[in-house]
This record gives sequence, structure tokens and C-alpha cells, in this order.
Amino acid sequence: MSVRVRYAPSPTGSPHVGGLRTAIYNWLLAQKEGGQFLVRLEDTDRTPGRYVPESAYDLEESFHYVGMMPDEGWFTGGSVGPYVQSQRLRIYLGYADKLVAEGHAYRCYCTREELDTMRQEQIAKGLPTGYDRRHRYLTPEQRAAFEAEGRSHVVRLAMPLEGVQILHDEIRGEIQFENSLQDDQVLLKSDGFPTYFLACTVDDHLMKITHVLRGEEWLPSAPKMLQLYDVLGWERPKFAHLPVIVGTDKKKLAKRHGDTQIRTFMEQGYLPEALINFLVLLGWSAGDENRELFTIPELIERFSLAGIAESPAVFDYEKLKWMNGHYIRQSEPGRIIGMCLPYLRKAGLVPEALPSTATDQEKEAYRVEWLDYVRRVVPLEIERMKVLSEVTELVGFFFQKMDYPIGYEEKAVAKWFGVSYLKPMLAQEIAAFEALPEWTAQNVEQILHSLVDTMGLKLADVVHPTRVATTGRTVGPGLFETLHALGRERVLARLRAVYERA
RNA sequence: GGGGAUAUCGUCUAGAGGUUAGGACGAGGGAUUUUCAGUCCUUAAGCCGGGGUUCGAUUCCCCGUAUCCCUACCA
Repeated sequence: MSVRVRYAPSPTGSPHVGGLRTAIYNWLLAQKEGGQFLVRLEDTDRTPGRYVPESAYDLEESFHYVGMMPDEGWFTGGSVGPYVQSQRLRIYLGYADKLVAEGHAYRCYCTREELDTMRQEQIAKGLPTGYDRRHRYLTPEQRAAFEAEGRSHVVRLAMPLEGVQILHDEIRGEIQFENSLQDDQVLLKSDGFPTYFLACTVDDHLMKITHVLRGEEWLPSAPKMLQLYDVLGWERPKFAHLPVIVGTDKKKLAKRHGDTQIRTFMEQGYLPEALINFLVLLGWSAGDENRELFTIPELIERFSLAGIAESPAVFDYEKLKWMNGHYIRQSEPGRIIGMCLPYLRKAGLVPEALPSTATDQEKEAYRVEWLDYVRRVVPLEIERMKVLSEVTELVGFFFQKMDYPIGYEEKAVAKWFGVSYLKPMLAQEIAAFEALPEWTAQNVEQILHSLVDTMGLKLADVVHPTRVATTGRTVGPGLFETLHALGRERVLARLRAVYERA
């Protein structure tokens, strides 16, 4: 039987990287084994505020972003759907009834208040909290009385009072759970919606899931689900509980840890292959290969459950940034340039794209003035970029006003505009640049070198003031390339502006 | 309170009953260079504690400790 795995998020808000890693592991296993990867929407929690319908679209968007298209799912279709749990209510109801009829589950009429009181008393007495099974053995008369009262009910799983459930986890080995210690879990809520335990078990079976790869937080619920498989007479899938991803405070990754939403990583300009590579390494390793940079095909080739760690991993933004920088440098410059363009436009450095009604002439002008310039300028900063959104900071000076009247770094000015030879140097430099027949990086370099010779300076003495005068900063790409990219017009305008004030 | 999981450099991890405990990020140093970045070289940094088992444990077992997860009509 071919491997079938699923990622089953609930639409409770913006998807974050923890879920994404789970999805990636599932996807990787499916690719490796030539199986199917399904995505199912677990929207059984209708609590206002918790149910966020739009997040289904965010989820979909993140699959597009990382390029992991499900073989089946709520937005791709498939033969065992629907893949949205709220559309499968009758199925769950049927199984709930069956379980009650067979005595493996029972109706519980307890009110929230009663449950609450019970819990308070347990806590007060220092007892373990949990449902005390008070409605497990109701007589038909008692049930009828509750019904007559108009009380609603839930369906609870009747856990065996003795024995153990043994989970054979693919990552952690054998784990035993005492049945008597398990709660009689609610399977069907009073609003008719199933809980995770019922819905997930039923769907995984009906959808022929062979491997359940999910977060470690589900480990304690395993015995209940195993019990369901048993009483329903279904074969259990293989289970693998993945270690959680935690923040630097060692707590499970959550909103308070800052930017953990996938959307944020997209917006900041993380390349999908970098995020994927990084996330996969958070809890998985290729053994003694001593490598950490892998392409997607290489990951697929090497992936196996055996390589998954058992201990929680701290999400290290620094390493992610390093990796993203690496992938940016590895990429075709054209791709990076294209991806940078939206940031430049958003920052107002480059005008928005022309409307489709623009004339060919206008389009050509836009291309020459803006797109060609962007293509010339962005590559100079690629090796300095850790995230794409930094591009606006990095290349900003290229787009400032012609004579660049504002924005000089204070320290840079203090250090390099105070040198005694500044004015004569600028005068010579300006004259030489004006006279230059062809504006190339090589020619610019020659001029600066001859300037060094005639003035009896070191190269650095000329380079630094020139850099500050033309870029406003002390750091950046090589000066000759920078001046070339800037263009003679801008360079001269900026040099003259400084000269006049010197 | 109960249940479960986990424990190797600051972080991600490799590893094996006997190794100089390996790699990566980050940090320090150096080289390259007009700065930064990049690249290359390099240094420091680790087996939670206590018992066993064993000729020998960081590795296997037990206990402790610590951390995390679950303990909802949330997933």
C-alpha cells in the first residue's frame, strides 16, 4: 500500500512555522515514498474568535509559497473528500451513534457548571482533575429525565478502566499509557460538531492515511485515539510524534515569540528554499553527512523518520538569516532583482508599474529609467542581503535625489569631509570625471589612481571621501562599481554639491 | 496535583561501549580588500547529577533533577 500522509491544520489564525515544518515533514515523506500528501481542514471548533475562516486562504497561500502542492485536499480536491471537517458532520455523527450503541461511548448530560464545580472540588482536594465518569452508567430512566429537562448532551468515549494502550511511535519507540488514567474524552460536542479525537480518527481511517506525523503535543491524546481505532475495529496508522519547536525561552513557539507567522517570513523576504531547509534541520539531520545545506531534491532523497530528533529545538533566527543570505547569493541575480522590485516600489524608491494603457514609448522610458537602473544597482548589494526587504536600506542611496542634499551619515561626514585635501581633491576629481570619454568602472578606477599619484595620497584617502560624498555612507559595494552604477550625472552632481559646501 | 516526553558546545545537531566527542550558526583571531559584506584559514566553547552493568561508560539500565507538552464540549 502506498504511503498516504496528511497535514491537518485548523483555521484558528495565521499559520506559523511550527505547522509548516510538520507539513514539510509530511510532504517530504510522501515524496520520498512516492505516496500522497493530503491536506485537511479541521474546522470543528466554532468558538467565535477561535474560528477564523480566512486562515484557510493563508494556509493555501503558504503551500504555494513553499511550493508543496498537496495531492489531495480542500483546495485541490480528491476522491475521499470532502476535506473540510465541517462538511463531514453526518459521518462523525454516524460513528458516534455506533459507538454509543455498542457501549464504547455514552451520552453525558453534565452542564458546564457541574463540570466546573467538579473540577474546583478536585483541585481543592488535591485530586487529579478530570471527568469523574458520573454519567457513564446512567439508567434509561435517568437519561430520560435529563432529556425531559431539555438538557443537551455530549458523547464521551468510555475508556477501559484497566489495562494499557501501547503506542509504537516511529520516532520514540514504545510508549505505554494506563487506560484508567485517561479521561472519558468528549467525542461529540453538544453543538453536533465532533472533537479532534473523533474527527481525526475517522478521517484518517476513511482517507486511508498510513502515517500520522504530528506535533509532540498530541502524544498524550494517543491512548484515546488508539482506543477508538480498537473499538471501531480499524487498523492503526503508524504514528510519529515530532519534537516541538520552541522559542529562546524554551516554550512552544507562539505569537509572543515574535514573528513566527509564515506571512511575516514571506513579507520580510525569506526565500522558500531557505525557510524549508532551515525548518527541516530543526529536528532532523542527515546523520553523519555533516551537511546542512540541502536542495529540495536532496532533502527528499535523504529524508527518513529515523533522522528525526526527539528533543525540542530552539528556533534560531540568526541561523535562518545566515541560510537565507546564502540562498540569496546562490540564486540567479535576475530572480533576486525581480523579488526586490516590490520592496523598492513599496518604499517609493521606484514608481509603481505602468498601467496597461501606457504607450510603448512610456513603457520603454520606464524600463530605461527604472528597471535597467534597478538591474544595475541591486546586484551590487546582493552579497550583503540577509533578507530581501533589506534591499531598500541597502540601495536607497542610489535612488536619492540627484545632488543628494540629505541623509549623510553624521560620523562619516565628520571623519571624511574634515580632511585638509578635500576641496582640491574634489576639484580634480570632478574635472577628470567630466573629461572621461567613457564612464566605466575601469576608467573610474584609473582616475582615482591617478588622483592618488598627483596628490601624493593613499587610495583609501581618496576612496573614503568620495564614497561618503556620493553615497552618504561609509559602507557599501566597491567604490568603482558603485560610481559606475550611479552614473556620471549623479556622481558629478553629488561631488559638486559637496565641493560647493567644502 | 496527575500523565507523558526529553536531556551532547550559547543555539541546531553528528557520534559510538574504548574517538583528540565531529559539523553548522553565533562569538574571538587572522588573510584578502578602498569600507562593509563575502570568501578562505583559525581559536574558544559541550556529553545534567547520582548509582549500577562492564575491564571500560557521555553511550545501556535505574533513580534524581531540570525543562517542555497534555491535563477544555481547543486543536
